[in-house]
Amino acid sequence: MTTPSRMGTREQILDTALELFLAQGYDATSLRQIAERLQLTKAALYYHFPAKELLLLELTRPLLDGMGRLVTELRSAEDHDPRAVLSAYLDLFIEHVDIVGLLGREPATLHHPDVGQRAHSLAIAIQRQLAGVDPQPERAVRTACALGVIHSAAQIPPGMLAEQRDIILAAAIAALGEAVPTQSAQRK
Amino acid sequence: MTTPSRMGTREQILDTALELFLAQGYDATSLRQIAERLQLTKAALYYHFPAKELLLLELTRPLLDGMGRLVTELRSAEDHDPRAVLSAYLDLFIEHVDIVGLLGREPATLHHPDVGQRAHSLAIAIQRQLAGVDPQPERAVRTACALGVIHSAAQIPPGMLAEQRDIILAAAIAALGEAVPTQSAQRK
DNA sequence: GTCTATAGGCAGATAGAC
DNA sequence: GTCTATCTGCCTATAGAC
Repeated sequence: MTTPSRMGTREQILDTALELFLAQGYDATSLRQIAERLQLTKAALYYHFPAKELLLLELTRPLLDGMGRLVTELRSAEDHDPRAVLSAYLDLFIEHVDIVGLLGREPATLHHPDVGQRAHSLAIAIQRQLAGVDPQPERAVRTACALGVIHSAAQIPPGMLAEQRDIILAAAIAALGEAVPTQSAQRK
Repeated sequence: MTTPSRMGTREQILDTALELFLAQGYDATSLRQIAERLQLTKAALYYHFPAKELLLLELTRPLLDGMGRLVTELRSAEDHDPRAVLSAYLDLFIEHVDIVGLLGREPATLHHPDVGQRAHSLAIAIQRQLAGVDPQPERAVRTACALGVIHSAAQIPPGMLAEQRDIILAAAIAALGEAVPTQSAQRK
């Protein structure tokens, strides 16, 4: 058994749903498959989640809430040190790697107003905090590149993520480029 | 009309199929939708492509062939300058941005042996050329980061890609890190 | 809370006329 | 080359018994 039955049924469902969504995609995964893995019936699933869509909403909420909090914090803070922003974003990203993978890969996900649309506007907000308002084209591109570095963390085996975090952050900052003026000896 | 009827029917089909796959995903796109857009019937589609899967094969072939050529070239060449490899990969990537987006986002695509599996082994081969055999963990991670920068090109509006190419390449090289020993005054 | 049974729809695919 | 008509199957979802 991949999922021992010591978790609540609801959590088990979310767990294997995520697993299957990541492996096959949202559309390609049927409720029957999820039910079979858990030795439940489709109807039992519907008891916990009245619609397939709700699985997506529940799965993505923690990440989206995290992004929302990050944006709020960034807005209230005066300082806009790009490195701090990248660092916070990277940590959030690492915390929810699997969900990020789901969001990034699933077009179905991306078009749902409560998920994809929200994710998109949050991502834009973070990008703005990084690039500043009305940035030069080069600055905008390099910002996108830095975020690309962070997103590449999804390719790295989850087990190694924690120990490689600082390297990824360094690479992201390097991709951002010359924006780093002075304090090169800053540690942690 | 998005697709004027001056292309061959087959090309029109591939064209709108790609458009819809990118917008909604492969699974979520039905043959009926594709047929309706072109004012054809499902059966007409089946005349040109005897299976839905074949649309995927045809769409991804140009990119995969390009990657295959790149790997062959890299293998036969003695020099392994990371910047040259990144540059070649970036150009290939830009040439086929849309297909890369499809490949990257579609889990359905990724599991087809003639597509996803081939793409995966080709990507690994390129990564090996960049990182070298049996690289240090840091080197491996930074290589992944540099490729992440290139992949982030998919986020940039296609119209601006050509003029921003050099910036993206510079960011990728920066993400790779210290591998660049001396010439720091290189411009353009 | 979990089940059986079933509705109802739309998918991919085929046969054969024109 | 493109059509009409049709088959078959699986999907999401519901109603109601236990």
